[in-house]
Amino acid sequence: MRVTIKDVAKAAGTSTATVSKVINGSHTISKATTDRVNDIIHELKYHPNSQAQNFAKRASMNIYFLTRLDKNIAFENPHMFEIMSGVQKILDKRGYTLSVKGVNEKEACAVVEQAVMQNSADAFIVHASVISRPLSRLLIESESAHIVIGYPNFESRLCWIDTNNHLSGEIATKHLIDSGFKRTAFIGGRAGDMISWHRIKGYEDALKEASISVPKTFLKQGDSTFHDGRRMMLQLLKLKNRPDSVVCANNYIALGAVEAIQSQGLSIPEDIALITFDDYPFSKTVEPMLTVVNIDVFDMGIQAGNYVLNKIKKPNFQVQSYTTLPELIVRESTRK
Amino acid sequence: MRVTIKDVAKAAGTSTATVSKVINGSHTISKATTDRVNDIIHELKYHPNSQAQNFAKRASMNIYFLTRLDKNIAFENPHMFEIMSGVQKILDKRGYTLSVKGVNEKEACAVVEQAVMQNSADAFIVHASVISRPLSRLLIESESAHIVIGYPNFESRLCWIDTNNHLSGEIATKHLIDSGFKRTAFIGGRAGDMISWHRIKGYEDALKEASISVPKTFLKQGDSTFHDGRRMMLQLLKLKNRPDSVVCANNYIALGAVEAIQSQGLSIPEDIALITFDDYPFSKTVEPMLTVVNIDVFDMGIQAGNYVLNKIKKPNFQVQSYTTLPELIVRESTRK
DNA sequence: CTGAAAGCGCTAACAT
DNA sequence: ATGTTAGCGCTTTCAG
Repeated sequence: MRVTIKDVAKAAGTSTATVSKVINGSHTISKATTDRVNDIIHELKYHPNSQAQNFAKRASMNIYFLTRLDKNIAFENPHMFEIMSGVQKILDKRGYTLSVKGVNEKEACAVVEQAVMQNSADAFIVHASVISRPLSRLLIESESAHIVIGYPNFESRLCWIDTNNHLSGEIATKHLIDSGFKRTAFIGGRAGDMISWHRIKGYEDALKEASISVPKTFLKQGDSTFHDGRRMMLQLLKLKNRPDSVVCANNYIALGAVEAIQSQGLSIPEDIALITFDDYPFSKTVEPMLTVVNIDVFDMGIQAGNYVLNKIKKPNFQVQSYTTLPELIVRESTRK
Repeated sequence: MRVTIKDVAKAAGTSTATVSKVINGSHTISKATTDRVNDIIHELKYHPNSQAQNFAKRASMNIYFLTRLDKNIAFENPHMFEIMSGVQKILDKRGYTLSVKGVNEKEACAVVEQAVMQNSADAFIVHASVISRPLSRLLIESESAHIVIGYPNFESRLCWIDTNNHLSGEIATKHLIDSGFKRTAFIGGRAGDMISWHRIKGYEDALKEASISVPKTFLKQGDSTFHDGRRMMLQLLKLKNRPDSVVCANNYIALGAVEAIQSQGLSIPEDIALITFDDYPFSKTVEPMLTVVNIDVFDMGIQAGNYVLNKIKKPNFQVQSYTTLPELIVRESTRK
């Protein structure tokens, strides 16, 4: 076997207890022995076995990240992985390991239950797509440190973090207004699309606040696809008194809208300005480059990680919700 | 504390050794006691503490996934996460945990070294972006089960898995040829882009094999951007004897090319057919929908996971390289 | 300030 | 077929 704490103790002429204390930075050990032990540790290239450490301490230094991990998810939901990356970054900094578990709602419960019983995880980061009432109960009753990524769609005492799409909608619209546009339209997703819905509400509130009123026909809703985005944009362009700017609820719609505008020989932003959400790499490859209201999801992951680590140390530290602020990235598509 | 093996032993009137054997499915225990013990286990809701199990067995049931995890990576490299998802799926099936480590080349070495010393990982899955000679040496000398995702750009005895871009290029080109196109062009990335380079070679070989020769001007190379894709496509269209079909080395270029073709009032595939690689969701949102030569990266992850698990069991099972086959997804853009 | 010793929960010879 | 017992490598009282 590798060099163990015993070897170090023997070589240093101390007990293993002393070595252990040195490793863990106890203040009850004299500088002299501390130095001696540390020298030996270096000399012997001793690395404490963290498995044994954790076992003895009844800790795991391990945090579970529960999410759906089905085929194509990386393409459909890169945000989730971006958050994961942010989380990993700060966990790593503090010596924690991130274990990724691909689960559905039901499996999530089983995994958490198991992990709680054998404390193989010090905390849980749960993507909203796998949260459920039973899991909520489990997390709360076991008093597990946790954070849900995304607002759970039911009442609970869970701690969660989410983006503020309403605010994003407001910021996008306000930017257009501030840039001097007076007739702003919105192309959104279908009724069930909550993200789009919140952005629409933000759009409406921003208009209201600026005392701007636009025709009801300026609000379009359809599928979140290139095709439907184009279709809806074309409808807007056919209006007798067409908009001078448009907010697109997402990238797919925006791409279609751009195409529609250019197909009519109009140009962005001269004839019509366009803004959308989320800074996908594609946003930068489109011509003109799109102004965007972005959420820094990596940073959101960092926040989630920090929260959960904090919670492990001080379990009574109680916060229920976080919200990450959107940021406006101005590019050509709204530059008058 | 939770219910332990001792509680079960006591309740069942056996020794802990017997319980342990039952848990691990030993065949030396009578059906009678096996049943009795299992009943007690259920009754007491006993869950073996896997930390203790692993510690005693000197195993970890843990596999590290080493990769860069910098900001924006989920948007820039969704493939990596798709592979990770595939890996996770099969590891989970076999009771292994996937621990994700965001590292650079140097950190990767440190992490592996540490993990080897305290066997906190039974295997390593290493993304090519963090592989290095020192890490290669480490992996080989410590005889660690491992697989590298992507072909390492240096000679080694590492085991790796990669896609075959040469073959992809051939398949794409052959599809065009088989569809009756005779004048196929290629728009690729710059010289340093190895992925593009292999695809170009595949294109050339497919033409050669079909005894088709095209003008040298049919091969364009530039930046992998919408902008440059469009620029190069426009050049192709200006040729006195323009191509009837084009292979685009990647999605960014393809998007620009589509735009260029349509801006000239030409249509796809009637005037010019177009094929590209990798089935991003965006590929389906473009009009017309793009025919694509795809790599099933999720499946690639599954293969990588299977290999590595296999390797853990039989360390002498020696395979050095895997290659995942591309698949052709025919859509409108090449349908004559 | 340091050390002895009793675990942490489970496994794995080795006996019986 | 089952039990005894000695660890796995480290931490943590509790004495000294």
